[in-house]
Amino acid sequence: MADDRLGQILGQLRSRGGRVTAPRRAIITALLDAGEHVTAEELVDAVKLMDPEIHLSTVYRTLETLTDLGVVDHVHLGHGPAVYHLSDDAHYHLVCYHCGSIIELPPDAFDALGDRFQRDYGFRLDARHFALGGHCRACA
Amino acid sequence: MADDRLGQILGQLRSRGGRVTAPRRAIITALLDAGEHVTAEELVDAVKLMDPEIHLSTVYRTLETLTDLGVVDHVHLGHGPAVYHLSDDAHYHLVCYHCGSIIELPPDAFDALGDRFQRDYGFRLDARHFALGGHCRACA
DNA sequence: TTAGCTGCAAAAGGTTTGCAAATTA
DNA sequence: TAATTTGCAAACCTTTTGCAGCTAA
Repeated sequence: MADDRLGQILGQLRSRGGRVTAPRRAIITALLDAGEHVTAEELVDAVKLMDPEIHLSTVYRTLETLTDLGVVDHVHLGHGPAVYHLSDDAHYHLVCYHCGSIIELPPDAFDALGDRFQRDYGFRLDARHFALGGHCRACA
Repeated sequence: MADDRLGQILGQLRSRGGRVTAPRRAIITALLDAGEHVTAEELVDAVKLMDPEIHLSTVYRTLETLTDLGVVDHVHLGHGPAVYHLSDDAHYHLVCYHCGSIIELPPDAFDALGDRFQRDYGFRLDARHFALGGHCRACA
């Protein structure tokens, strides 16, 4: 089934006139294997186990292409590097300013607030791209 | 009254064993004059009109000192540089991913959500440090 | 006097870009 | 063949840091 997903993504790539290359195959595979948030750096490390030639800039470029394709998204959890994940795994993030721990929120966590912003400001909230900060139970 | 505020901040600085210097005076004045969000870059430009010698790194260091003092806060509105403002002007931000326009929210905007996160996860939300993204009316 | 600041230059960290060579379709 | 990707090196942008000299208290 991971293979299905891989084939499906490669198909999307081709149908846009993109090429299927060894680096891209490796990067998408690593992304599917990771199963959760990974930084570009972590991804290149994983990918280098399959092919040590693959360069970080190729990872960034592929990630960008996959983002355009709507297959990948990235989230800013804080001051450090962005983390990437497959778009079908949509969720929100709470990050502790003190210890950095992350709480994942269900997709409906902002429905009420989103409705209110829509009504009050005509603003369509999408709080997925930046995490929300605060202090977790242990650090409160 | 801006002078009052300046004197008050300088007093806080001194009471911590800090020194009152010409660069600091200029930076705080510029911050008070700005009245709203400014980047470190914008701040150094404003400050250089008073004293062209003042260096960007001094601005960053002063901003850090004032943050420790609880006088200044900074917010990340998106991918660019952080913006700084006086702490007594507390509010939240909605940023349009498309056009970058900013909506300022009143200090109680997240009360309900914060209570819910507190209850459900023991997480004390503080959504001031990173803006929330979405699409404004014009870009929806 | 002396702890604390400053300017400057350099580095750090994450990401992007120019380019010529390699590869896909 | 023609268009797309790649690796590499270098640039980019914001912020931080090391250091020697300067200055406020």
